[in-house]
Amino acid sequence: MHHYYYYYYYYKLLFSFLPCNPDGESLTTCTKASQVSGVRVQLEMQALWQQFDQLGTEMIVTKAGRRMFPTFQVRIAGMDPSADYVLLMDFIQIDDKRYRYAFHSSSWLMAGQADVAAPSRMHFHPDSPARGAQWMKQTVSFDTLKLTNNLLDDNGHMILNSMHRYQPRFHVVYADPAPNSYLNANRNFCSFAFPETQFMAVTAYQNHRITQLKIASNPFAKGFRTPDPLTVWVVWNSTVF
Amino acid sequence: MHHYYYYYYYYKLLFSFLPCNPDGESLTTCTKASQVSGVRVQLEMQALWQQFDQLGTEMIVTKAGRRMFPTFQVRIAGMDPSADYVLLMDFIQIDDKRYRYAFHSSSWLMAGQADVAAPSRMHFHPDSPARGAQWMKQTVSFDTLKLTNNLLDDNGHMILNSMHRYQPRFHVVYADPAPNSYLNANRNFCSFAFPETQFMAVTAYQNHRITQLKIASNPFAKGFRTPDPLTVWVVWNSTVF
DNA sequence: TAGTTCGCACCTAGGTGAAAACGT
DNA sequence: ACGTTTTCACCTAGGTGCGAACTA
Repeated sequence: MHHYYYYYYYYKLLFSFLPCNPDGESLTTCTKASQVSGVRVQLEMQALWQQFDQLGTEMIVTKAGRRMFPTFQVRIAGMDPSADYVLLMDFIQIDDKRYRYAFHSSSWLMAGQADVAAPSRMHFHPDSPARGAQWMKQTVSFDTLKLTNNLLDDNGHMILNSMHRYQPRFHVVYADPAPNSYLNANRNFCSFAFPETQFMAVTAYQNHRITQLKIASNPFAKGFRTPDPLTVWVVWNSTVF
Repeated sequence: MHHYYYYYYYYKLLFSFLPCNPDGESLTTCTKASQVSGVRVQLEMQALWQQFDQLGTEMIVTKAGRRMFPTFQVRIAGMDPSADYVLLMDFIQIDDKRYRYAFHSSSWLMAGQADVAAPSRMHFHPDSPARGAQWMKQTVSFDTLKLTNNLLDDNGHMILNSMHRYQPRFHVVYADPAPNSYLNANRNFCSFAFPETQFMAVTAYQNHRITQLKIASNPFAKGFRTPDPLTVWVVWNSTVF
């Protein structure tokens, strides 16, 4: 429990007004504090994200909570090295639709209006708050973030509706030490959304090509990889002799 | 990097003046701030610590860093639930002696004066700073703390001299939000030392009974346990038929 | 039927002491 | 001799998709 949690609901409200801007740039253009106005954010593993995005990324949600893969990771530049920042993520539903997967056409179809929205939460990066110098030193990874479909979750996981589409967002909040700093709250943050990180929440993979790409690229799924032809050839010949 | 790290060397100096008090009570009696004056700390797994202590606890130190076992864990009461605290540990050499183990008599013997003292460090609990309510909610565990004999360690591990005796200490620091709070530094903390957690730093276990107790009680050493007679009997009979 | 849950085999990642190799 | 370092088999702990069972 840190002081900045006081601002939880304040920032949550602020963020809710942001447009779902798909250009990966700062979502707002109003005057910003110098500590955040120059912040630049670059998505890591962008090529992998794009591979998934081309197939239509799916993310598993479970009752106990499931990690995202690919993991949301960013490189940050342009912070004030000596200022304190809080880094966090949230997820916004991209549209008010529910989807279903048509296996015969291997595509997603709209299937009516969205269910009641899941309780919206924010996920603070566990190193928050930390100085700009610390954040910029190396890649910032949200690998501990988990997705759940349990509306009553009390593990602090992100609650999403299965069969709905989401856009992850990333927020950089300057921890202003000034008294009554909440008055500057709308000047003290900047937000980023990378369109290639959009995904469909599912309880089981629908698109087989997504499953195969997960198996091929996630180290924890190595057990499901079929050995490549060269490996098969080597093993075959070495067991024969 | 948090603000309270500014006080690192200030508190390090303060702590260096504390006596090595073996009664597990607060080490100082001078007037304390209300946020720390009522703090009570109870050692977890005390029975296990005492078992080890009776044999003469040994802790492995390695170049890469080794965890302690038993882990230093405490339950805390009497904090101000809404005040912020920083929790940390350090290790003080119990005497200025170097030791060696006499296998024939299964006992430790003094073997001259202590080597040059290893660089003294403090280990902040990674959840610091946090509110009293958060710390008191559940056991506070220092399971990520590691011991090393590498004088040039740059992983933030605790540096100890092998074949020297140490007393772990636990410090509760009130994160005073007042300006110039360092002026109150000596009033804003309290310290605890549990004599049953004293140990000898070693690079390899000397006392075989310590080794056996580690194997019997540390889950990660289960691979070295000899199956107990009942299990042997059951397995024997179930494989025969 | 369409979607969710659960147990499972198979991984990654890393914490153990044993024992051999290495210093001094 | 005595103490340290390194490698290793064997664990714990927990992240994977699979497939059967379950639910409405």
